[in-house]
Amino acid sequence: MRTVEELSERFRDQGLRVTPQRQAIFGLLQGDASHPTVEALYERARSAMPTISLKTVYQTVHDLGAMHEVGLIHLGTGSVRVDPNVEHAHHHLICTACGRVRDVLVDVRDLRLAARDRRGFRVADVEVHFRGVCEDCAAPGVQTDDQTKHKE
Amino acid sequence: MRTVEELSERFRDQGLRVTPQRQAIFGLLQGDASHPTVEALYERARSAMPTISLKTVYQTVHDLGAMHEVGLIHLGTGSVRVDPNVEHAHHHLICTACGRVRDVLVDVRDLRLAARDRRGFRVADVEVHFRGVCEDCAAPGVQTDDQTKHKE
DNA sequence: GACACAGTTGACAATCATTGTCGATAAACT
DNA sequence: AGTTTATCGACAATGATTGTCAACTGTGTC
Repeated sequence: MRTVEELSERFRDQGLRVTPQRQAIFGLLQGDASHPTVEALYERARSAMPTISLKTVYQTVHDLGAMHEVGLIHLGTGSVRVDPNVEHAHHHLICTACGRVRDVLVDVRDLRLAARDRRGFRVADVEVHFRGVCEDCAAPGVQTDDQTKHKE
Repeated sequence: MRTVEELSERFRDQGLRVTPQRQAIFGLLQGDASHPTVEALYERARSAMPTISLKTVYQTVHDLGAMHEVGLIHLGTGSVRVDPNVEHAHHHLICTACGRVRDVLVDVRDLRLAARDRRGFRVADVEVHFRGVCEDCAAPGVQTDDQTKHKE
């Protein structure tokens, strides 16, 4: 994703103001591969800026999403997750035990639909979800921090 | 999906009782390729059985899901959708304009992950979402019934 | 056929993620 | 410096889904 400075620039260009809270969120998303929920982002933001409101985080994340500077992905985990990786096409591994999400590079070009199946449908985007159990959750006993425990 | 009789059988085998409302729901799902939400199913059920409760529909759908007689899919449309097609592996076309969902047969076997990417992750299931605009929504003017209008 | 108990209903409350409201304050850009 | 936009805080409200509880009904069983 773009740097804090670049994002600030883009916000100004859109007529949006660059506030410390927005910049804080920009900063938190730098190099974050954890696909945090908005709540998780909010918690992290509060460490640095205790008065920031959840509302503000939602709004900023939406703004970023609207300008395609982050992806807002629904993975069936109940809440939207923020994906700062927009420059490289990729897909997701989802651990059904701990809820963690990881990026994977998958070549999707051979996933062409039969014309028979397409029937006039104009495909804009292909999304692949790999569901399963991650290494940590498969290992017996050795439990790591499971941020978003959930069953399915 | 299985017939009403077969499903009734399976319910009894699991120690679950076969009630008229459950059978009504079984019947509604027969050959239903619309991927209805629970609400939509509820509405249809009420036509035939006006006193059925939403709670009952949720419960029955869950029971069916737990025994893998239907799929419960999250497509980022806000609500769970019921997919009666469990015998044939397939994937989904999702119209971002009207929310309709269609099945497509896609060969996913070549979607193998690089061992480097897998890193001990045990993949149990692969899900492919094709997002785009369906024929009806692409056609100008000619609007069909859009059950679940939504923006993204 | 009788019975125990699972299932259903209805009327609500409660949850979770998310969005809206509103008035007051602060601070970013021109 | 002033206009306008963001933020805060404290809530209320939404929509999907689940829980509760008490009363009633009907299913599977003996």
